[in-house]
Amino acid sequence: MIELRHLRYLVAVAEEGHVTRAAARLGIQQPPLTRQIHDLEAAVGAPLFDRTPRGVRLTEAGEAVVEAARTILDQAAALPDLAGRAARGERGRLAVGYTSSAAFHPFVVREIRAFGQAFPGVRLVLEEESTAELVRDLAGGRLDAAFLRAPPGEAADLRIDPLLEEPMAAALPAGHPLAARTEGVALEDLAGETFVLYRRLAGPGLYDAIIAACHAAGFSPMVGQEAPRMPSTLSLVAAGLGVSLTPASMRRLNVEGVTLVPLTRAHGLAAPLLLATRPQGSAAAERFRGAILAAARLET
Amino acid sequence: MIELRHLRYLVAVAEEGHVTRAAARLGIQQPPLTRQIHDLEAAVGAPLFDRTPRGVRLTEAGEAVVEAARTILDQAAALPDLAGRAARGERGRLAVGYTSSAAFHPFVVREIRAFGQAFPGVRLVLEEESTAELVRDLAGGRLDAAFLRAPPGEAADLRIDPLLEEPMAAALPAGHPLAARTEGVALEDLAGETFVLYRRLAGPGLYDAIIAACHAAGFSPMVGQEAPRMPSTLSLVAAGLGVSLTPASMRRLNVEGVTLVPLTRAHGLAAPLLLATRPQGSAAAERFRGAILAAARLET
DNA sequence: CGATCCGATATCTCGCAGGTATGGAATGAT
DNA sequence: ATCATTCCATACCTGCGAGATATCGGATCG
Repeated sequence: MIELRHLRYLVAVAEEGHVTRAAARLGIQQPPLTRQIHDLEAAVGAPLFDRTPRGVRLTEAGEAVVEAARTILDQAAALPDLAGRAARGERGRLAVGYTSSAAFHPFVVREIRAFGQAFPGVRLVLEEESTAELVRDLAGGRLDAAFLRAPPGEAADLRIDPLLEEPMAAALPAGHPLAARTEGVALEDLAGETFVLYRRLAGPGLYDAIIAACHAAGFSPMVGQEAPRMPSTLSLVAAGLGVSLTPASMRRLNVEGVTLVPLTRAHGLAAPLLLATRPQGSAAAERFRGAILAAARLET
Repeated sequence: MIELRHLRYLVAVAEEGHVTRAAARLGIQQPPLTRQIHDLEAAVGAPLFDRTPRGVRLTEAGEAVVEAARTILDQAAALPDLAGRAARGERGRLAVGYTSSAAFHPFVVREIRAFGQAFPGVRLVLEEESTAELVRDLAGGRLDAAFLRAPPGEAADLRIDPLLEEPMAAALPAGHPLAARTEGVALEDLAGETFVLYRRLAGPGLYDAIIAACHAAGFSPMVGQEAPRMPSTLSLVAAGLGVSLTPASMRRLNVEGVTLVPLTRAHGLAAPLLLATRPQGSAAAERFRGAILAAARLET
C-alpha cells in the first residue's frame, strides 16, 4: 500500500539525485530508504529511477510520479490549515435570509458584503422571504441566520439578537397636506387617516407595535388595506388608499408618488432590526453572528 | 505525521458513520481505528467527528478534510496508471523537427497530427530547421525525432529510417517552353538549363543526388545560384534565375510564377523522406518512431 | 432498571520501518 | 593493472507503533 512516506522519500531522492544524500536529509540511513524506494517502484509497477554510478536519475515515469507526488504532499500538508479554517467558520456555506424591509437597511447590505469579503472561503447564499418563511427555514436548517424586523412568537427556539432601533417614518401620498412637513409629523397628526399596514402573520410584529403606539398617542387607527410585503404597502399609499408607517430606511425605495416624512413624537414606536440564528449553529454561522453583533454595537 | 492510512480510515468512518462498522469494512478491529482517528485529529488540530450515542457524525472541519482526503486518495490511487502511461511513452514531451521541404509533405503533417490525437498526454513541440540544425539538436537532445530529406554524414550516431521515396518534379519559370508539358519532362530535356539548387551543407544530400542523376542522363548541369532553404529555390526560379528539381510535394507551396512538372525518366533520382531519431530515445520517442514507421509501411 | 449499543481506554504482540554491517559494481587516480 | 573511492543493493537485526484482545463507561430504550 502506497503511503505518504513513500512519496516524501521519492521527492527527497529526486531532489538530491542521491539515495545516500537524501537519506541524510531525511534523518534516516540509506538502506531503509533504498528499500522504501524499491517498494514504491513495485507499487506503481514501473522503475522510477535509473541507477547510475554517481547516483540516481529519474526515469520518465519517475518524472511524472514525482510531479503528482508533490501536489499530493502539498494537499496533505494543507489539511491542518484547512481543518482549522473550517472549524473557525472561515469556510463553508452560510445561508442568510432577510425580510423585504430589512433588505433596504444599509446596515444589512453593508455587513453581509463585508463578511463575504473578509471570508472568501465562505459561500454566501442569500434569500429574501417573508418573516414566516424565514422562521420556518431557520428551524428546518435551510437558513443559518436571518434579518427580521420583529420577533416571531416563541416559535422554534431561535436566538434573537436586537441589532438596531431605527426611527419610523410616515409614508404619505404625494399630494397629502402633511407631505410638505419635511421637519416631521407627530403620530397624533395621523389620527384621522386610514392606515395601510404590513400584514400580521407570524407572531406580534410591527403591526401590533403600530396599533399600540397609536393608542398611546390617543387614537385608534382605522386600518384599511393590508399588504403582504413591506414594499407593497408603499404602492398602496401611492395609489391613495391611505397612509402608512415604515422604517425610515425604506426611503431608499424611492416610490413614485410617496413621500416619507420623519415621525416625531413616535410614542416609543421604532422599527427594530433583529438577527435570528439557531442555537449551536455552524461555525460559520457563529462567526457571522459575532461579526454582525459587533458591527451593530459599533453602529450605536 | 499524516499518512494515507489516516485518510483511508477517515473516509471509511465518514462513509459508515460508525467506527465499529468502518473497522469491519477495513478488516481491522475498532480500538486501533479509534486511535488512528484520534491521531489524525491531533495532527490536523481539530476534532473531525462529533461522537453521538449511535455513532459518529462529521464536524464541519471533518467535512472539509474528508473532501480533501478523497481527492488525495484518488490521486494516489492514480499513480500506478500514471507511471505506466509515462513509461509506455503515452505522456511526456516530444520535440519533433523537420526540414522546410519535409513540412510540405502530406505524410509528415498527417502523421504528426495523428500521433498528437492518439496520445493527448504527449506534449508535441514542433520545430522547422535546416538539416544541419536538426542533426545538431538531435545530438544535443533538444529534439527527439526529425524528418529529413537526405541522410546526414555519419555524424552523431543517429538512427536513420527511410520512410518514403517521393518522385521529383521540375520547377520551371511560368513562361518556360517546357512548362506547358503537363504530362512531364525528362531529365534530359533540362540539359541546357541553368540550375538553382538547395545548398549543400551537412553531408551528401539532394544536391549530390541531382548532380549524379544528370550525369546518368548524359549531361553535366550548369549550377547558378544556390539557396539556403528549399522554398527559396522556387523564388529564384520564379525570378527567372534558372530551373530546379524539387520533391513533387512542393507543389503545395503554390509559388506564383513557378510551374512544377512531373519528372519522367528521372534516372533513379527521387526525394527520400527519412526519420532520424536517437538510439535509446525517450519512451515517447520510441513510440513515435514505431507509429511513423508503421504508417510508412502502410503507405507503400 | 437491566439490556444493548458503541466509542474510549489499557495492555499486549507482532510486522515492518529503520539501523548495522557488508557486498558489489563503476569510476578514477596512481 | 590495481587500489581507493563512491554509491546503491543485500542480508540481517532491533525497536516502535499499528493492530489485537479485553474491558470500561456512557447513552438510549424496552
